[in-house]
Amino acid sequence: MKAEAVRRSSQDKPADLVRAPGNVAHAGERRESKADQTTRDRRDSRWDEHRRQRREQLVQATLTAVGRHGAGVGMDEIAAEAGTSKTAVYRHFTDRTDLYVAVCERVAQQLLPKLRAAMESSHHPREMVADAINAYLAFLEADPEVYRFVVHGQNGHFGRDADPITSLSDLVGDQAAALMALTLEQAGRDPGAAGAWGHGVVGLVRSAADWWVRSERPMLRTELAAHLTDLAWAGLSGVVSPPPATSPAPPTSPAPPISPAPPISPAPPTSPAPPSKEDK
Amino acid sequence: MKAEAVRRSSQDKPADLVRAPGNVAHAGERRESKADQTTRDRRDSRWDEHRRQRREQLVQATLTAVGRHGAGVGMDEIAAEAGTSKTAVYRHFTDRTDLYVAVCERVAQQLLPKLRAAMESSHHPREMVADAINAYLAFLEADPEVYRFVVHGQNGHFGRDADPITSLSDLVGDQAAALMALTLEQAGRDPGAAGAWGHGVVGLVRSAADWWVRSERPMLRTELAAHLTDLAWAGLSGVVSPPPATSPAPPTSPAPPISPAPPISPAPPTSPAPPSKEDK
DNA sequence: GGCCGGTACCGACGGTATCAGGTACCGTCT
DNA sequence: AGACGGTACCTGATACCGTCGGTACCGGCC
Repeated sequence: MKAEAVRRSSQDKPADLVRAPGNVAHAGERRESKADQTTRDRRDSRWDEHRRQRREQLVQATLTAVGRHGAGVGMDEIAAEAGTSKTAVYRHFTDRTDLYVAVCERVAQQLLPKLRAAMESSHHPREMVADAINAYLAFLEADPEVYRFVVHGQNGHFGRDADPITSLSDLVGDQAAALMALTLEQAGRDPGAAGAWGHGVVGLVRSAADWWVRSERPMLRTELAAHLTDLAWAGLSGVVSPPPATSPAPPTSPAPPISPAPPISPAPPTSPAPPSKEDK
Repeated sequence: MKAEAVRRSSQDKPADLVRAPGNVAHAGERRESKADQTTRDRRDSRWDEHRRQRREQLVQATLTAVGRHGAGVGMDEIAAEAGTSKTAVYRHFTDRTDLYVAVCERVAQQLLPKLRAAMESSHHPREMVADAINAYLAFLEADPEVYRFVVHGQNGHFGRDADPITSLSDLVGDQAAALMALTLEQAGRDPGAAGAWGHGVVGLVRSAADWWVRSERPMLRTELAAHLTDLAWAGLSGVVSPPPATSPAPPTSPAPPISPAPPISPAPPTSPAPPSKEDK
């Protein structure tokens, strides 16, 4: 693996992630001899602080660039925003994904404390959930472009094998899961569900928020937050529990309670040969 | 949006005629793009069926290609899979996104009936939720690559303005929302939350499923389904309700499983510690 | 020699242009 | 009526462009 700039992304994945067309075949030719910092002398370590700062600054520039050019920024634009050129960026980040991950971490560092603070503002668990949801939505509204970059990053050129992408949602989900595990444990219950629950709740809020934005905010943010809190807190049981009367869901074969667009191309291949017998 | 503006875009005929008013505003759905539809004769309409078939076939080829090359297929590979070349594909789909949407619709046509069938297999609402979740997970496991293509499609090069991408998640979410609205209405309650709830629940399952796959399936699918059902049905209230003892989530004292960085500002110039490295 | 940074470039990929055919429909001329 | 040319679509293929992520190679600083 590369020598120095890596340190972050590729260290936990043993296998180098190759892409479909083998273009980056030169794996080990770079001097790996000193890869281990056992050999590090002052000549090298002297730069540590500078490197850290530079990375940080580049992350900051990325955020700015996202604000200026939208969530689809290019590396050139990011570099330009940082007052330098792509090469410099690539010296500090192995690839776009690496940068992306760093940005996510940075944003998470801002967001998570807010979430935590919001939750600490109350002692009633339900209020805590409500506050956290509200904080999330506030973050979205504060800078939609950054939000899109960070949660809908079309990063990670995935090829067939798992994608090691660490998006913001993952990070937040991990937090939620950890918190949930802790809570469950404290309660003496099996924390096995913590992972699923944590990521599930985060996904709940995320998807609903995305939908909300996509459909041009059909309701007030506070309303959305309230609805989501209801759902996250009480679950779907609330949909049908109050009125035990009618059977709640499509009993047998109701007209599909669908949005107005099922008829896209329903017709299975049953048709007379059109013009030419087959298609040439 | 593009949906149907097929091939008619840049075609200029000499000796042309009343190009009528340019109302390219994509009315409802089905084909209308033909601006001068007044002139539509059999020479044109005769191909309609063929066009429909061809689109369908290309969608099918895309699915196959995704299976063969992974979720990151290129247009060339798709075309090759269909036994033709890119140009032919672009004759029927305005761009990659158009194809993507069509694929999503196709998959949704397979998935939604399954979901509906699963839900109809029981009368107890909670079981219905459980079955739907299970069906979703089954779909994921049946063909992970297609799943990834369809829910994590890095399609739609969005630029600053809204992207009308219709991913599979959206479609399923719409269904869920519609169903929920119907249920709420039947119960005489305000269906305002339906949208948020429908998309929220779908997002819940999706995110949890993604996490599950990403972390290499740390539990049985049935277990995951059970956990998700618990969460979706009863919500988070179940996490803390049983034991009324300690306040449930004090993120303060115990080493929060958090990334160790409270400082958000750019460069805390102190610690020589290289970038924090949590666990990941 | 370590590191930094820049220019110029590669290669992949989405998408287009332009070629060279092929076939059913239409209006018209005979 | 039938023949005929034009029309309105199809099909395939090759070659190409623009963009963008990523790299080779160079010079300069310690």
